Amino acid sequence: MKIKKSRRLKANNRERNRMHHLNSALDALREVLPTFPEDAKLTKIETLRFAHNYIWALSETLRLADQLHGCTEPAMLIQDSSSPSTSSSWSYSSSPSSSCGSLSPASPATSTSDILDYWQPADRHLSQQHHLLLPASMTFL
DNA sequence: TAGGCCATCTGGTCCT
DNA sequence: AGGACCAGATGGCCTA
Repeated sequence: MKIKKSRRLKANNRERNRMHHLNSALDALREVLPTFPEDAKLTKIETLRFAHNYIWALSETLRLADQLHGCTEPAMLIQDSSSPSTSSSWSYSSSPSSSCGSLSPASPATSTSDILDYWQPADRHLSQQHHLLLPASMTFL
């Protein structure tokens, strides 16, 4: 019985450490995600969903950069968090006078319906728009 | 006060 | 056998 208990306590310790490592990784992920306000702390689920979306936005920007070849306007992908995260909630923004404004990004959504759900606007911290602003140097690689 | 988020404990399962 | 991983249960804290 005593052995069983000490084994359980050891297991508890390992589990605690494992979760701490998981949380550290989540914190590291939070640090590289742009939030507004900057000190707003995303919950775990928000962090994962936003990271998923953010990665999509970055890769989408690279794709647009390829299409735009030669365009010199800065590019900005904007997510309107006041609406569900479907393709219509994302827009590609650039100067009105530019020919770069006519393209629309593909949706981050795939065939699975749960992926349509990455970003829930009910969020406490990020009530307005999230601007994923990419520097021109990066946009036109 | 209800609901959301979180940390921790726990037992089960899988892997080495 | 022991460790890693996972999911359910529980209780504390915070906010609307």
